[in-house]
Amino acid sequence: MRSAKEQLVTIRQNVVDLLPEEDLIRKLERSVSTSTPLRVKLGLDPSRPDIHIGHAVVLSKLRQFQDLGHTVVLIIGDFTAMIGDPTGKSKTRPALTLDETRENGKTYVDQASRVLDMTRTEVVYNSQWLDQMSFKDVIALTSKYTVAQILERDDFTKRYRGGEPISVHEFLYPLSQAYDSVAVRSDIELGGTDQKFNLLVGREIMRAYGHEPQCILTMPILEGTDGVEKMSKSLGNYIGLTDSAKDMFGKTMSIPDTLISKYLRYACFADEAEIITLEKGLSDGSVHPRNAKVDVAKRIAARYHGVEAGNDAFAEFERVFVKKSVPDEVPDFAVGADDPTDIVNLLVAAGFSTSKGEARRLVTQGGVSVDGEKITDPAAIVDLHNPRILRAGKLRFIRLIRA
RNA sequence: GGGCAGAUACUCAAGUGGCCAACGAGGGCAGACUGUAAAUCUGCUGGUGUACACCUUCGGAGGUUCGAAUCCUCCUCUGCCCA
Repeated sequence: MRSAKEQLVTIRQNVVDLLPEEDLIRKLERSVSTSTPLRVKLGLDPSRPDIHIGHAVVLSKLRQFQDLGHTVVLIIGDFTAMIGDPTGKSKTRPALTLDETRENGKTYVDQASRVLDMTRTEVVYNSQWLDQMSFKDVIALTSKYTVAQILERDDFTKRYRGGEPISVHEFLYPLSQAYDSVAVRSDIELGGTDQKFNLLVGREIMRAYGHEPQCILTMPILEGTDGVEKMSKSLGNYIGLTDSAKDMFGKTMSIPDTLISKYLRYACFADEAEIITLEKGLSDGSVHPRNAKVDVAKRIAARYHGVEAGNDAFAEFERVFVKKSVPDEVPDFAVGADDPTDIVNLLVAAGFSTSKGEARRLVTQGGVSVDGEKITDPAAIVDLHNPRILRAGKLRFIRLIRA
């Protein structure tokens, strides 16, 4: 095992907050001298079924801890997800059932395993202890924290001032998350910067329960492919861990230039020297932003699908968007023998439009082509004696065949 | 418990009896320009019909009216003030 000082160098990489650092050094030294791995906690709320490379920023940091010999405690917040973390939200989240959150939780573990070393990972569900608590236990927990302390949290204050509703149960979220730390006896808890408050509550509560308080470590929140909002499934600006290499590549290519070095740093965990070289190249014009982006896109695809898949994704991208030809693989779509073959109905049937009006608009505005030939007449009939490639917009392709 | 204000399409937000499928902004989609970038410009953005048209929609349920998102009644939800 490497010395505490050496470990700290790795641990600090790409980190925003590491508090309190002296405590962590102490924990690391103890860990080295007793050969006991630290327990590194991450809680994931399975409120949505997919995780993306924004989550992977934190997961990658966990992986570094594992590579240093420590143990990751992955808490699937099947219970807390029912409350819904109010962090950063302006509205109360809709409640999910325990069944729904459990269902999502299963896929989380699978997805997290794409980054983590599962032999050094403990997976636990927080319903294991939270669902067992009596009302008496809950009151005991809530008595350890004050309303003023809770209201310190920025988004609560904002909502309160803005006259927006805050339900009492939302106050319980930080406390339940903190109690998780007690339950798993964590040495350090990780999270995005938006989790700083919740992580700190964990320290207080652990102390109140007579435990040594955890250290906290926060990672930056990665912006989504739109370059503005944080990456999230619901905003549609995410690169999913289960996305194909092709999608990862393509989505990365659509990020704004300003995000290139950020993605190299946080999505690829590249070396500092390399990042500096890239930033210098971009600012003095010796590196074309597009080439830099291609490189980052390849690396992201390769990180999850292997180098070969990354190169294939690049080749495919060149073919479709630079040479404007048809993708390698186009899904087939069978058109029934008696189904109408006018362009509008085909678009709706293929799922490219949700209504005929929308399909008509797509055609009229020149967004539709068949076998590369643009169609602008909404009444056009497509001859399906041979398979035809239907394209809508830049990205959507389908091969029409007669059933 | 009492008083006041509010609920409009994905979001914000106009509209206070017919001119409203509902101003505007954001978002989204498409096109031009490009590097599937950004910025910019253009068009579209409830459903069905090629169009005049019709159907469903303005928290919910009733009612008044030739006609309601707009008026009345009750209900649900939210915020503020007082207790």
